[in-house]
Formats: sequence, C-alpha cells, structure tokens
Amino acid sequence: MTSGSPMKLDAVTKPVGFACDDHASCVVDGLSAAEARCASNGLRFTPVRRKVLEILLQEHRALGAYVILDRLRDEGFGSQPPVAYRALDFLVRNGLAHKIERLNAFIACAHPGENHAPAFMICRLCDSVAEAQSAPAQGALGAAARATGFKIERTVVEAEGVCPSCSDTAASEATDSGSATSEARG
Amino acid sequence: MTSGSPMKLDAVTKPVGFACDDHASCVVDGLSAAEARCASNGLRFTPVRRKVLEILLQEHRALGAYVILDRLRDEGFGSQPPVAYRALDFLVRNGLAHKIERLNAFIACAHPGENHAPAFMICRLCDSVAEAQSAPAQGALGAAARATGFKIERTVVEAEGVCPSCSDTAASEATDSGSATSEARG
DNA sequence: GTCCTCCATGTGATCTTATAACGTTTCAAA
DNA sequence: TTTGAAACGTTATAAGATCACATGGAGGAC
Ligand SMILES: [Zn+2]
Ligand SMILES: [Zn+2]
Ligand SMILES: [Zn+2]
Ligand SMILES: [Zn+2]
Repeated sequence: MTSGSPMKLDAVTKPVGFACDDHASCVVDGLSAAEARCASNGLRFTPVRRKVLEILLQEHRALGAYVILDRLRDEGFGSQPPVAYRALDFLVRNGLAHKIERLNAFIACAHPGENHAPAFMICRLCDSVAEAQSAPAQGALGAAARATGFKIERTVVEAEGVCPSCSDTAASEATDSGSATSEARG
Repeated sequence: MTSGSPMKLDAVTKPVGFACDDHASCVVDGLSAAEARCASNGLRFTPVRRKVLEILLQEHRALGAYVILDRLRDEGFGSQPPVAYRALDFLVRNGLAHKIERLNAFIACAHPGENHAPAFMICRLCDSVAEAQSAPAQGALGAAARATGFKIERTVVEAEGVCPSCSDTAASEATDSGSATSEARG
C-alpha cells in the first residue's frame, strides 16, 4: 500500500542496516513510502522534512542533529538548530525516523508503515546501526511491569556491540599476527 | 558481606523503585554494600564518590549530572562539571549506578553486586524510575543479532509509561468526572 | 623516614546537544 | 478573499558533556 510494489514480507522482520543490496532504491523507496504515508494521513511532507529523511536514508547509521543541519545549510535551507530539530521531531512522531538515545542521533526507520517496537544494534567500532523488531513487553521486563502495575507505553531497546563486518575485520587482523594490530584501528 | 543479614533473594529479581518499605536502610545498605564491594575490588571509594552515591540513593528517580553537582557544591565539594561526571563515571563503570539514556540522567543501582543486564521503567508523569532485570538477548533482539552475526556486548532497555501510583491518581481523577481533568496535569 | 609515581581532585574553558521565544510565511479551509 | 493553524527562519539561551592543566594525597621503592 505505501507504494506500488508490495513490500517484501521479510523486509519487515529482517533486521535492516548491516547489509543493503540496493542502496539507491532503498532511498527512493523510503522517500516514496513516506510521501504516500503522509498523503494518506493528511500530514505535510514539506521540503525540509523530505530532505532530512533523504539525508537519513542515504546513511546506514545514525546522524546527529547538527550534522543534518550542516547538510541542510548546504542545500539552502535554514541553518539554525530548530530547523533540523523540528523536521526530526516530525519524522520521529510519525514513525519515519527514530532517535538512538545512546548516541543522541537519528536514523531513518527501516520498517516504515509497520506499527512496530523498534530495537537497534549499534556497532561501537564503525557506528553502523541496524533496526530490528523487539517485543520487550513479552519478556522479563513485561513480567516486571505487570507485577508492579507499570503501564508500558513505549520502549527503548538498543544493543551495543560489534557488527559482522567489523567482527570479520578484527578476526583477519588477528590472523596477520603482529603486523598492524594497532594502526588499523585508526 | 554487605551487611549482617543475608540479602533477601527476591530483592534481586523484584523490580525496585516504585515502592520502598524502608528508605533509610535502603540508603545505608546501598552505601555499605558499595563500600564492601570497592574494598574487595581494590577500588577507592572516595568522599566525592560516596557522596554522589548517597545523593542517588536518596532518590527513587534519576538525577541529572548538574543537579548532583549542585548538591555537591552545597556539601563543599568541587563545583565544576567534571567533579560530578568523574564520580558518576566511576559508579557506572563499577556497577553501582546506571545512566538512563532516555533522560540523560543517573540512578543508583538497585541490584548492586549482581552481574545484571538492567532494564528500567520510567514514569513519564512523576519521573520515578524502577530497575528490573532484562534478558533482551533471549528474545527477538537476540534472534536478530544471531541472524546477522552481531555480537551484543551491552544493552539499553528503558520502558516509558505510567507508574502504578500515577495510574491510580489518574483513575481517581477520572472518577471526579469533569472537576479538574486539565489542571492536575500540571 | 624520603622520593617518586599514580590516581583523584579542582578549575576554567570549550564543545555538543537541545529548546525558548518571536516574527514571517505558507497553506488550506471557510 | 478572509482567516486561522501550521511551518519556517532567526536570535538567544539552556542543558549536557568533555578537554586541558595544575594541585594534592595515598602507596610503593628505596
Ligand atoms: Zn522503525
Ligand atoms: Zn561495525
Ligand atoms: Zn543495576
Ligand atoms: Zn508516576
């Protein structure tokens, strides 16, 4: 519905971010999905908002508000913080982007249109971020909430660790025993 | 160990924070547990660090670094941000406190000594915070991580919602049909 | 004991992240 | 066309966090 082509089902469940077969279409699809979504909900998908989402979609990692602001300035938009923050607020409110609390940064939603409880995997080496689904209310946290009478409305789930690509790099560096263990860290 | 009495087992699993039978002992116990823990690990539990933990234990909610700093100043400690941040860093590194990413604030650990993956329930009305245990790697997130080859090292799990006490208040307000629905929101 | 080193503390300055406040513009409904 | 709500742009400022450097005390080497 969000676009002409039916979204592949596993795009919904598969964590997205560490691998991307077709990045160009990933941006285009994301933008048109957002456009459709806004149209059908009576939301104004203005140029700034569109540009911010485009900027986010072009990366597979979270961007700080001020990085986004820099790019907005380069594109001729306003150059003061509220410009970026307001657009980001719109995107987050409407499920088109997420804030990564751990990084104080923002990322395009990888499952737009779905009503989802996002979870993120953040690589501490390359800063890439992948979005997965979570169901925290069904585990230990949910049990604790029920036990105490706490009403969960929203959850932040962020895992920090090492992504497969960095993991491979580390492994192959270890194999180059002694060669460049420290300098390749940059 | 932390005191003469063996720590009750359910203190480990029970979420702590929304109710507290004996707050005074809660502070004292927390401090002596920390003291013992530092002693046995060769860590220096200095006056600033002790005071910061005491400040945190006195609250059942998360405090921002600058609030803590204000109190430190009142107590005659240094008054510049690094004083608070360094003490907080020590406490967090050693499992005596946690940072609540959602609030950019800090809270005393409710399960010190245990090797745990904390999860938090944050009341958006009264800002109280309860700590529970989580096992995010065992749910959907863990499955996603295994599927993609992501190595989880640490998790942030924070649920935002309404605590039982605020929930009761809201309910009883609703019963006062029409009286003060909007002003009590404060 | 003395010296020396490490670690913690205190301070000023600076940087990053986020919001308040206010006037102007845009847009769509009436 | 009028009009009111929402969005935009800008200035200023708040809130959160770190850098850099000097001082001071607890231990270990001697
Ligand atoms: Zn999402
Ligand atoms: Zn990586
Ligand atoms: Zn804890
Ligand atoms: Zn509450």
